[in-house]
Amino acid sequence: MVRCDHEAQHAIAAERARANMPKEEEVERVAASFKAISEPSRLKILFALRHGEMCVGHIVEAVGSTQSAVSHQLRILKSYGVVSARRDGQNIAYSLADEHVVAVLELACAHLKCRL
Amino acid sequence: MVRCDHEAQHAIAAERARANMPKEEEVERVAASFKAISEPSRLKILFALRHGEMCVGHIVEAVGSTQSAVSHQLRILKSYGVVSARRDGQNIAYSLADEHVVAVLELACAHLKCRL
DNA sequence: TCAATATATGAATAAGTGTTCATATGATAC
DNA sequence: GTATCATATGAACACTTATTCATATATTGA
Repeated sequence: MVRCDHEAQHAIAAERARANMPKEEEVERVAASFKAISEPSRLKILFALRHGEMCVGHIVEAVGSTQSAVSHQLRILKSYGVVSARRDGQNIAYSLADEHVVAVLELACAHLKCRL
Repeated sequence: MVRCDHEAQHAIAAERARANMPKEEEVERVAASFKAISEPSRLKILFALRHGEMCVGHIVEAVGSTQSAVSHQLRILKSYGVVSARRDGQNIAYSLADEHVVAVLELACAHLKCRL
């Protein structure tokens, strides 16, 4: 039992919040999606892919990291469904999985008042 | 110099990506914002606050964690500007900082096809 | 088949971070 | 001022994770 000066209003909100809290499993799924794009190294890759499909070598050039590091991060991004890959001869071309990813990025930048 | 079967298209994208890559500092700022909401414990707090302002005790009830853990996470959320706090007598009432936060959450859930 | 190129991956190390426990701060009521 | 309640915070520990290095896999061309 919690007592606070706004017990009346807060208690209602708290009760509703508890009743509508998504399952642990679902919370973790959403959190994982954000985690996928919460690392500077991964975010740079996503920023790069906004300009179009690219193979790994070009991504490495665009973000200025190493081949190994980029490859590791691409695997993570792919496993979270944020990017998709297709083989193209000797190369593998990566692109953003869908428009939701772009929308989230742009919304975040709007919030932070930084231009993309 | 990278060679790939779509050199023509990819090289243009890569060049544009490199030219438009936000500063390291800016990338880190965006990444930090996502990191703020990429932890299940913090995400639950945000889900709870969607139902209205609440003081810490009520948040603890809503998310089912400990007072200390919630307080630590609230500090992080606040430092990233995701929630705002106001003292209210003996309590401190927290609420979502702005509508961008809500929008990002809803967009992510749309992407994941989970209802909020 | 062999060499060369592109990409992936396993292991190891280093850095970051969430929770817990104990304690401190700050506000209210007496 | 003192006791009590709400919240914050520091330290320690466990856990996760990003990068590096070395190496493996897979595709292409000769």
